Amino acid sequence: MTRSTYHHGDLPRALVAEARELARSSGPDAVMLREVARRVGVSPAAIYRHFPDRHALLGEVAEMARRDLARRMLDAVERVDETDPRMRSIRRFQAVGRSYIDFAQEEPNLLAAAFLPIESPGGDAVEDPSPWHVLAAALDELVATGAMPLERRAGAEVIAWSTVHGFAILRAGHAFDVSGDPDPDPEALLEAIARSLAVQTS
Amino acid sequence: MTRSTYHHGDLPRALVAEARELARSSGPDAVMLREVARRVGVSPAAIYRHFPDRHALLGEVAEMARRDLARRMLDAVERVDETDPRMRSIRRFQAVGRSYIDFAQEEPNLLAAAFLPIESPGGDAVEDPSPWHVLAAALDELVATGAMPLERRAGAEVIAWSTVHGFAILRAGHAFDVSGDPDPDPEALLEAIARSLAVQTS
DNA sequence: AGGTGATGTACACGGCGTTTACATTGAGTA
DNA sequence: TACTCAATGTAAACGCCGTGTACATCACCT
Repeated sequence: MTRSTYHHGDLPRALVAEARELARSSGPDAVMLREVARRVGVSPAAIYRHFPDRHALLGEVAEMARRDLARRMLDAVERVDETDPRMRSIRRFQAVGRSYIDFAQEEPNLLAAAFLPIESPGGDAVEDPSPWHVLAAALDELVATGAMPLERRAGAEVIAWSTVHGFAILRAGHAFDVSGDPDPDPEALLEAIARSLAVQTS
Repeated sequence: MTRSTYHHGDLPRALVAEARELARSSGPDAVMLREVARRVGVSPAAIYRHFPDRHALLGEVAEMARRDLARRMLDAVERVDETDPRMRSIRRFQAVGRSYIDFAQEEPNLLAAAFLPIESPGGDAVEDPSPWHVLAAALDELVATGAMPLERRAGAEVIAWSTVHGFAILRAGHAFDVSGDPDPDPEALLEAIARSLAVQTS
């Protein structure tokens, strides 16, 4: 893409968008500054007017990926159609896990980018819709409706997130190929989480 | 390290060892052929007499890391001192999970290397002591002693591995920093796995 | 002793991230 | 309206990297 004006207009956003697309299609390692600059139609050095280095650009991609994931989880939660409060809280909790796994299945590279061991540019500032908080809200709702005992609430995020994330990552990396069943059932995993949190699904 | 003879003697092993050390101390991305060659005291091109490309060398490192992990798990299992068969199977199962988490804590870069999305050089050949099989054996033993119901056996590897691996990866990536508790308790996670598999720990 | 395949080297090529000096421009001010 | 100047983009260079190629060295077998 070429352009007529000397100045781009909104280069930072365009750079992050293009970097995200590269990460999405070919993995985080494929985010090369020269390639990003080429696609945006700008010289490589221009990037340094807006980001200190490649690391920082990747950090923005990671934050955007986390937002994408959180948004998808929120969408799934809100799409749950169930009137009975207790059953509703259970369905919504399951939707959280399912959407996470679905996201990982459809966009494995974005999930990898989202959890790169990279510091966010904003420092300790937690982004608006964070996957962690979506999960926490679903857990709170489970307790509120009595679907999950209060004694299980402490540390429940760690248990649920670990299980779902591990499954998503391992499946994306084809780690389950060593087993007889190369593509295990996500629903069985969600039920296992419910058991470990003593959620009364019946 | 320099050497006196023109030929190295056992270059492939030395290259993999040095690559492993680089991965261990600075992460898989730090495995650079020129740096490996430099440390071994050989020209960069010499590597290509033994490995087709960087990918292949990293694959060897990954396989070695998986062997390290499996060996550590086996060691932990065999160190369990318990005579009662049922209790013994439970302790051994817990030792599997604990050793995995400990390994990830002490050598996060090696764990990352172990599960790089890279094809093993041997193709489909499963390496001798594989983490998966150590886990499977522990699960079989749980069923054999009656500590775990047979109905839970199917897919149990996926559940246990996902949970432990997710926890290990997320903790290594400081993903739990967003929570109040920055370093959650591994034991609580192991208990959660036992509940999800209906293991009677009492 | 001599030849030959295996192993290691020197050098080159293109691509990468990054720096530096310079060019262009839009916005505020005299 | 003309001038300034900070912000934004460019060109060129540096030192890395992975990798290919032609050549050097050597261990081993007859």
